[in-house]
Amino acid sequence: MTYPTPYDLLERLATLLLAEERRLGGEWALQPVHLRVLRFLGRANRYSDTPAAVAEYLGLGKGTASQSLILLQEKGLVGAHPDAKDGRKRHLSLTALGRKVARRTTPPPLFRDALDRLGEHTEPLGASLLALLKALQDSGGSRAFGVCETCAHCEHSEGERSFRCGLTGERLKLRETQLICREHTDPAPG
Amino acid sequence: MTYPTPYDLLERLATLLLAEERRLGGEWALQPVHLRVLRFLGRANRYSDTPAAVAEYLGLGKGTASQSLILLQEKGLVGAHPDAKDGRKRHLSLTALGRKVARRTTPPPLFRDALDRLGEHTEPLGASLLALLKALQDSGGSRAFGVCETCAHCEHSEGERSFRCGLTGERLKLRETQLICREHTDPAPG
DNA sequence: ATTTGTAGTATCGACTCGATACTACTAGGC
DNA sequence: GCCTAGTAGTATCGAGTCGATACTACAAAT
Repeated sequence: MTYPTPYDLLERLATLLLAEERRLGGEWALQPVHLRVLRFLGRANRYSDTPAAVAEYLGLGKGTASQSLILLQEKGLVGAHPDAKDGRKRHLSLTALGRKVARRTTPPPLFRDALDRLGEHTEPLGASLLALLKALQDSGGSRAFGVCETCAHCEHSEGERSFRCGLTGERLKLRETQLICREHTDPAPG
Repeated sequence: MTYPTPYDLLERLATLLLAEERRLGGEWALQPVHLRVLRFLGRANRYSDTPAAVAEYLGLGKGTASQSLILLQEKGLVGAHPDAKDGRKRHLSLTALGRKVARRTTPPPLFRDALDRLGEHTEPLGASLLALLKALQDSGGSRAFGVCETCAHCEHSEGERSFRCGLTGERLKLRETQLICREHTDPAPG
């Protein structure tokens, strides 16, 4: 076995990312988890922009997620409005300020620089990380939270300009198919 | 640009790792940061087994690190003894219980499984992560916290069985050269 | 000897987080 | 329709992180 192992490296990078998020978030008095919430909400589709989806994405209890979301709403970074059909649900969205903060904090400059300077390592890095993420999902862990476009339920209708989700039966705009969905299902291989 | 980007993947993996650490640590009423402290102390050499080094490694203030270390000592996972020469310093070590917890929690089973199942992706994953880590260090961020063995200051003495640190002038046992050092410096290329 | 710097602890306030309990609403029988 | 589960979300409490600040103890340099 070579030192350091891939797990060593992953853990170290996760620690450095967390430290960087803490440092960066401090400028707006935000915690690392707040930045991850903002980043998620900026890319979540209409089935995934709810407190429950935030909790699931971050691996937190719904109570914890609710509390952080209330704080983000009080700070004017996140807005909420009720669902038209289901009175229990609330849809969350980034305010203009929330989008600004999200844009300025992710990727953290340190990571952006390093990734830019990676050159020919960039492509294998993406490929190996994707393979690892898929392996983690296969290991029975979490949902995929993939982009709608790549989902088994995503149907590209005849008209070329229209998409449809086979799970909900609803129509989707092109832009929506590039957002994260909590119901994402990997297509069967082949 | 392909979706997801390497940064997206890295952030997602960091989130999943944190969630897994939280789940796993909960069995011993430990926080994610506690597991990372234990893991670090189990691999830190004599120059790096102090509260200050823990703080630096995790990107925390020394006060914060001190507090978590006190808790770990109260739980009997970490022991401490004063430095022989410098009355200010305290050296930390894992107790038998601490080693047991560290061994059972890292890598988290989910990640261990996924990494095992990675097959031919394992080698490029390690290589790309290492390249990214080095790029981050070059970007002016953190110390390397590399293994002593690979440090520019590490001198392999004539006797074949003896090592010496060029920075402190002290002798090191073979086993010690495989531990993490906060003073680690990458050798000049070439 | 005095100053300056380093190692570590103590304390406070804001916040996370899990656990629990609660309200409000939906959906599935019947 | 009506009751029963089940789901979405909030409220509250206690343990703990975390930064900031202030403090003690010791070391090193002048």
